[in-house]
Amino acid sequence: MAAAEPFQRVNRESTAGLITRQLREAIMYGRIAPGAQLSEAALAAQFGVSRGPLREATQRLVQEGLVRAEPNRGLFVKELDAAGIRDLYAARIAVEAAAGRMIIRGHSAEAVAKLRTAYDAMQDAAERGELAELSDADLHFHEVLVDSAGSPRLQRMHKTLMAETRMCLTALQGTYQDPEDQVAEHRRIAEAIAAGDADELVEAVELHMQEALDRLVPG
Amino acid sequence: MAAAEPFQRVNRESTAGLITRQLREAIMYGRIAPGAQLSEAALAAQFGVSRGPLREATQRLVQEGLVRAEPNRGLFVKELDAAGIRDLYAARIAVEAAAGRMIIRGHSAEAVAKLRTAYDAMQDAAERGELAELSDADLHFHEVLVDSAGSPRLQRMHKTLMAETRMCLTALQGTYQDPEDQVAEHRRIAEAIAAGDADELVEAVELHMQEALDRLVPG
DNA sequence: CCTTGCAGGATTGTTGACAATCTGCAGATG
DNA sequence: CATCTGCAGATTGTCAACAATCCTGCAAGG
Repeated sequence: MAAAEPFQRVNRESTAGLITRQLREAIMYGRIAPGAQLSEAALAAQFGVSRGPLREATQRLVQEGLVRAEPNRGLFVKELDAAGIRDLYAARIAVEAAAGRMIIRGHSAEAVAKLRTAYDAMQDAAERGELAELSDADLHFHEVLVDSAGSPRLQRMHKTLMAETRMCLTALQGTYQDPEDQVAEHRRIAEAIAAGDADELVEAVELHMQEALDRLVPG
Repeated sequence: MAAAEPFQRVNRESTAGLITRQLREAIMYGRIAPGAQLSEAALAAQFGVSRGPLREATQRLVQEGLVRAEPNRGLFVKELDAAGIRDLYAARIAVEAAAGRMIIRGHSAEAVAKLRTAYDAMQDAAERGELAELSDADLHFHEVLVDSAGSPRLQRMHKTLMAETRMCLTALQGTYQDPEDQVAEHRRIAEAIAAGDADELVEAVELHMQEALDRLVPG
């Protein structure tokens, strides 16, 4: 037997998995408009597969909540109204605050380092005025936050929430007045974790989400 | 047109939906053993449907995390090891604590009343020594807690978590030394919400989950 | 004794066709 | 002219058969 593992397991993703990922991305980045109908036949033709695997892919998206299925009517890309967005961010507060608490409990220096790297990347993008890059770095920060908690279930929940978040963000790229504020909010979260201050963490997360909400929904 | 609506909308749930529900229940209550393989052909025959809808149903369960799919191998009921159970309860803390906080913020008297009703039902079952009923009332309490928060996303997450919790509980029915303790823990959660004390709430939820964990995983 | 190659059997993955259902429009009817 | 009825078109829901893949056991060779 080889001591190390020089070869990684051959990863043949299922057809449905591939399609799911492509569709999810298309929805996330707004290439398919919210409210648009997804025709199984048309999509199957585009992907060059039969309706079976395609159906499997769409069903996954339905359960993720990105697509709404009306029986015998069709599939529609979900639209987010104000209430939906508020709920989305409430759920993100729940998941991300919990992730932060778990990191604090674990006293993981590695996690703190990763978070600092993540907001350094944001800072860098902000200073260079690369708003698209900053937006990606922003999402990446939150991904790192939840991944570092090491909870598969929180991760899975968060993945779905981030897809929806990306949907919102597409409509709203760069509405921060000052990119520095954006970076600062994330730094506060990371440093609260570094300091092991759970209360401060929760407050920082809630403030961050509230800021985002205020930009997204006027009311 | 009729002024009132004497007929309720005919609810034709999709075949896949029906099968999903039945399978989920079978897994939740341990009628299908953890680790057991699910044969598509055999199940399709049992349900009297073709493999198409059945496949759709199993895929949903896969995404819920109750079933694990190995490509070209088959479907297996997920087994929960100690780490999995710990993660499950960590996720429940995240969701339920967040739900409680949301209720506190909303100052909903109705939610508090419902929670009190829920633990009264537990108390009742406990006094009569009906352990199975007590277990159901226990789960119901947590369901009420999250439903009262009025967050569709938290609700969806929680539903999955509760299915897994039920799986654990099947193996562990009635390991509370004193049913009164079980009731008391829930009462503490409800009253923390009633009092609007977020910190006390979080502590109560964490303690409750820790108690459950201690019973489930010896380590 | 251990490794390698090969059928056998079983399971999943995929496909194209068929049936059921819904929507919208044209035409009939009062 | 307004309203209802029936038909056409399109879409999803379902099915049974085919193809590809994987595991198991056994035998041959080093």
